[in-house]
Amino acid sequence: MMRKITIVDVAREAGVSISTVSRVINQNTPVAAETAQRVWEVIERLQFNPNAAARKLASKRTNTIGLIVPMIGGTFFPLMFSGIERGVYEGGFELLVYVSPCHPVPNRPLTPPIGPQNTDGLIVFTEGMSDEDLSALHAKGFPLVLLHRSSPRECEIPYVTVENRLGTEQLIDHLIEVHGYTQIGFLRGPAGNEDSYEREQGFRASLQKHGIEPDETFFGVGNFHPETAAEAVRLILSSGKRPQAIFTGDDASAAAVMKTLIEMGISIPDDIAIVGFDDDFLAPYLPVPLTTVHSPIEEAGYRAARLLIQQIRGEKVESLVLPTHLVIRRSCGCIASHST
Amino acid sequence: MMRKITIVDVAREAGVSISTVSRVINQNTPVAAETAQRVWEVIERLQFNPNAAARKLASKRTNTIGLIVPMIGGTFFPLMFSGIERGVYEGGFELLVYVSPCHPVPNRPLTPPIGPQNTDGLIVFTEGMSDEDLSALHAKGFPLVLLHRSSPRECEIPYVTVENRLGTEQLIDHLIEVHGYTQIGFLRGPAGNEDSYEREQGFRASLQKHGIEPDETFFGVGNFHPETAAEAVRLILSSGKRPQAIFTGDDASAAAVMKTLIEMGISIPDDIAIVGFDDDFLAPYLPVPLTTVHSPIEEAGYRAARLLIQQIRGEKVESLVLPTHLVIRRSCGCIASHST
DNA sequence: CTGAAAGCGCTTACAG
DNA sequence: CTGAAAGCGCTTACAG
Repeated sequence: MMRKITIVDVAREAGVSISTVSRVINQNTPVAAETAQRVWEVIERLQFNPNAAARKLASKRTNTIGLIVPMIGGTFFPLMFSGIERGVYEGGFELLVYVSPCHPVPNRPLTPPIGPQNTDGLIVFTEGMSDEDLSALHAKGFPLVLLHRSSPRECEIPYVTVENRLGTEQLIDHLIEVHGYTQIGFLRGPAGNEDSYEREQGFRASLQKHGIEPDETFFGVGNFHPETAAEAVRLILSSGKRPQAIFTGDDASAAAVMKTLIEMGISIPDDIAIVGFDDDFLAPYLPVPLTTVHSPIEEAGYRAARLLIQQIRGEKVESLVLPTHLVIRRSCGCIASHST
Repeated sequence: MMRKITIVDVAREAGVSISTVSRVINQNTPVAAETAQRVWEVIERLQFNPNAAARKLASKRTNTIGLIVPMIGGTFFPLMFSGIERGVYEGGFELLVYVSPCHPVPNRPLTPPIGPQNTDGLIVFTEGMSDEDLSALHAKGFPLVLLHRSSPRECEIPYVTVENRLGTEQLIDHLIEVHGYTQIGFLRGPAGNEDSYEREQGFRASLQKHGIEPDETFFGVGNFHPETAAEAVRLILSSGKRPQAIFTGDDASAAAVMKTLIEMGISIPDDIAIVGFDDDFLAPYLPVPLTTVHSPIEEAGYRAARLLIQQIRGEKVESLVLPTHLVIRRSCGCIASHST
């Protein structure tokens, strides 16, 4: 690696002080047009890249946003990620990502790899960080935005979520009002998962609105995990009672549930209708195209980044609940003319 | 934000010099056990977090690895990502991610957001960076690892790829030898995509080995993009000739192709067999469980991170081509007893 | 509009 | 084993 070009080299070549070079780069102080011109030329010619660490140290801003996500699979990760990236780079920031392990990892340093020491603020996705850690950071005045999770009770951290409750309610309304189903199964997500809790609220609201008593036999635990969801459905069916429709929790689980039912010789949607949540890109391609709720994943990521940057800039921000909408395909029993 | 605790605070409280505190943290110079003990206690009590920028500036190492990926969807992103993360944090590094835009973005600074100015080395995924940029960085002695892409001709950059050629050859061998197919379709990926090129080589090798002349009518362009793949298959069928089997390029495309064929009333695998590549988590859940080639996505990411860290440490490294293997389910015509 | 100088918070020879 | 001091490459009041 050849010797790095520094601001001193640029200053010397351009015949100005390093202060001036700095001002040209940062464009935060007026500089004579011709001086600036000359400096830019030298920068180009020398291929000068300001040292990021030095800038951060001197300016006391890291210009970096941290993202904490728990180790998840799932197909919506890339979408969420690209939304966040879009917001981060649009604002001129860098992005530091930390995937928090599900299980404790040996030799991991006490300090989490991202925090105030190397970022100006953090986007925390779902269960990526504990309530206590969040509250502690927030108490220090460190900018934070929660994604797909609302604020811990003790404090008020801005968040971006989607309309889980209403979306699910509309979905179940459709099953009841259009198809006349009254026996509807519901698979919960992981314990404590907020998306799942809200979806269940929407589910129950719809039933109640239509005077339908929820049947506890038809509740299962899918954990937003395909295999687990399939197992939960097998368990429900082993009760001897058969629901007319099942809300699987999310789309990936719907895929596994469909497979299991089909293997059991149960026809979808004739014997049992299946619905999901997310409108994953694979939803149209399942054995029976999936009726589901569209969730604005990319948009949510983008908005989270913007909200965080506004906070870093000292602006006041409001939490956001983004709208969702029903996407009708065939797995609910509708005959959609085309199904994308 | 309250005043940050610095190394000076720790030194004062512990009654030592900042040099000693630094040594305790970095554990790179012997320190008396009791001194170290005392310093650690103060660090804990004060919740001291060393400023990352200052460390980087003083040590001239960023302790950060950069990852460049083009804007992609696809389900294997999370897997690849978690493998990379695993390698990066295991080595005690941070990870800076940059998603390079498909289309030019306005207001983007000339300097790419990650490079020698803020990382010790880069993992470059497929088309994330141009050959010229790669060569230029490599010429400067900057550590680089390519992921799912081999080195530009001009230089020798270490890479991690998977056995696309052999994997595809075994897959096609299976179609020919077990099922007796001779009319086999092939969907190409994006122009210039190396994975696709190698898969085509494997495809042609298998045909040749069995004395089968490839039929150009049966080649199409799927671009590893579900809709495009489905369209390509429609085009092939509109020729009037019908292949006995189709290799769709990847699993996501297989999903879309299946959907299209089923809508056309074509039965899988009886009328046309469908096979893919990747062994995506959704492969077992398609309308007909997919026969495909398993690609070690997570492992490849992990290995890329390790290879890069070895380079940064000045060790000699070898490129890696990871093995793939055939996964037989039902879409090829086999009756698998169980299909996960 | 521009420069000289202090300072950001660490690491690391150097000396002891 | 430990400390005093230089220095990493920038930014930013301060002065002119």
